[in-house]
Amino acid sequence: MEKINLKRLADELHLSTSTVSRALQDSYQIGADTKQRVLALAQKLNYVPNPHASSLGSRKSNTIAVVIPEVFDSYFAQAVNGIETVAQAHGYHILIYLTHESEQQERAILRAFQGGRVDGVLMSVSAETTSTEHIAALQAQGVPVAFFDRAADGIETARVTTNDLESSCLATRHLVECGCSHIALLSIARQLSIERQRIRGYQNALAESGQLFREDYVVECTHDPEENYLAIRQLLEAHPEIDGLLVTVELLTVSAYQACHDLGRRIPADVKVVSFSNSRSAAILNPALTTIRQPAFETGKAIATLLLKALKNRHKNLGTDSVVLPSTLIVRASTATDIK
Amino acid sequence: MEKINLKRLADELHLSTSTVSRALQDSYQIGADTKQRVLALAQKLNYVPNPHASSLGSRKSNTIAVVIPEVFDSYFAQAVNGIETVAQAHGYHILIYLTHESEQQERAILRAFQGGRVDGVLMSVSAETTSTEHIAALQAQGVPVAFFDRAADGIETARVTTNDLESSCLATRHLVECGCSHIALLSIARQLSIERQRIRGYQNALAESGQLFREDYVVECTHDPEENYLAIRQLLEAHPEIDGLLVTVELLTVSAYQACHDLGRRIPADVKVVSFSNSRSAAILNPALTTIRQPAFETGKAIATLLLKALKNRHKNLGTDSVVLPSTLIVRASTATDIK
DNA sequence: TTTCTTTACGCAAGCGCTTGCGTAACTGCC
DNA sequence: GGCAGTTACGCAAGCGCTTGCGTAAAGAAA
Repeated sequence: MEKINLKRLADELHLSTSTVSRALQDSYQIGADTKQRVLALAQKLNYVPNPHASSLGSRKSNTIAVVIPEVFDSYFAQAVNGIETVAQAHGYHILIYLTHESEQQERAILRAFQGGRVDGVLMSVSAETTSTEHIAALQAQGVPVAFFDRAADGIETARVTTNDLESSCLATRHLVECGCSHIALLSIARQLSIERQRIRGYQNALAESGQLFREDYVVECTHDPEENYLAIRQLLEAHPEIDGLLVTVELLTVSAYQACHDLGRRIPADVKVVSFSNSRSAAILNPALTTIRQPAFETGKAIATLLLKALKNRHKNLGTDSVVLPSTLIVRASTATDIK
Repeated sequence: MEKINLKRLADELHLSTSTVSRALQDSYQIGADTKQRVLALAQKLNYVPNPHASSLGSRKSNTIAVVIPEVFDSYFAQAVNGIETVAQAHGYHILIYLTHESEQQERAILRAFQGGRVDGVLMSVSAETTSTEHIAALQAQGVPVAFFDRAADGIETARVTTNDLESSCLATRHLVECGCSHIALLSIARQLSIERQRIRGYQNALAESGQLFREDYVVECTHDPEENYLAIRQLLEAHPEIDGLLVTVELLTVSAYQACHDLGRRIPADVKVVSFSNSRSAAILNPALTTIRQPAFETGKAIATLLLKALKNRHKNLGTDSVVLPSTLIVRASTATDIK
């Protein structure tokens, strides 16, 4: 079974390759009946074009890169799902890269895109990332980069995020309303813009209710569950007065629950917990977890749509729109006040 | 900033493009000092090769495709993580595709690979998939396809799976030992080889303990949580005698828990539950869930290693090795017998 | 009939890199 | 000093597709 290519089709039909190529692209320059013949033969011979050749010729890869920190988190899983949905609908392919929260890896990954591998990049910056020149460099090469969820501050481009500040504020207020007077916050990577927003929301709500913000109530975690468990445990041991926990990252939920459990701090009787989380199992946790659910799937769809729209109109720069999709607070047992 | 390419480098160094190309590939045909000069200039000019051109010329894309049903499931998320780890280490890129359990989409996706987009494919077949000619067709084109987790029966190729039969048997036996005498099984897509294995393991364990297999104790679920909830609820309502549940798919856990809860069937007092699951939150569910944890990350690493090794030795066909990694039963409160 | 469009297609030059082969220059050998 | 054997590099033909431009044929306008 020899590989069949454009030339083969052209020969068989006594046409030139350019005509066949245009016919397959449904070009206006080709007659309707010719198109039919080409299509028919292509189908019959099961012709599949070589994407590298087309990419090289057209300098368009029909491929986008998705660069994310991790894929464990159900947020990113759902976001990727959203991205894939629109990409597939538009005939785009998705290259996926994990930075594992490492700035160095992020740089290496983005650098490779300068060769033209992808038409555009969708990313959520790593927790470590502090500088942004690698992103700017890519933009300078004409490769559009858009952010979702975790955006880099210095970069002007489209982004879709959620209302982190308000959500966090809302969540904290909820804890206050549930009677918490000593609320701690569990974070990762405080330099992350979204984390800063969440912390600010937390601060605002505290201020609002006359509680004061304590730096030692903010714990910066890592990505190692063991370490996090210990850090949270230390926090709770050092501060027996803590009666509320705002968990800004889904990843930390398990560690937080376990630390509370192991220390005999009952949820919600002793400590009430709210967590940013997109996990479906929040509802069946022990106790069911009050969450801030982010529109992960929609975020993925939105950012992909933005990028692909920009890619359609050759260099209609994807602008600098900042879409904000709302998160929702879902109250469950972990913040219940009618303690049984 | 004009694009810099091989020719540019060559001109600048007064070399031919072939020499520069070979120098960058660290070919034995090029002198050490020349290599140095080339490397130095490449670095200085921030040269990034055009991957489409190399792929076209060398008919190697350094890219593999990962085709999976979903990404919601933490199993697949972790498996992708494993794949990515070894791919990145070998300089390979990963294209990701979701079939959403649709055979038709799976066919369309695989078909596109016939053009040479990828050097190899790692897949877990969709739940719908019954025929396999689309996979065979790809193999016929010389594109290696390897399976992980969900393999297609008719295809001869490398695969890495887990010991589904034994695990399932073990889990069922565990339920029996915990006193269950009416154990139901929740499945999806019974034609899936792994599901068949799991059902057989269940049957074996039942037979072993003298319990009889009842077809009406096997519920085939879908991917819609609502539907599944209802189906499970119906099962439990129709069969109040059911005192054990073997959940073969992580996705169904939440629905199962909710159905039990809403019907007032206490876990583990009334119904004991074991689930195939890789979710970290299993430990903090209400009650903590006894799980069969699959080596997802390792599976991803293993299958990727197998494929990449085959890709190195140009057409040293990746053989038909069938690696089986063991799953482990983790007993937790959902099968506890000392009911409080 | 002549001229101007329009329509439908072919020519050929790439796109940027790879690679088989050819060949100078240099080495070591008898 | 002649010869085979390296070593280091260049030539040029692709890889398979895209696309700007040119043009014959056919129809419309004058």
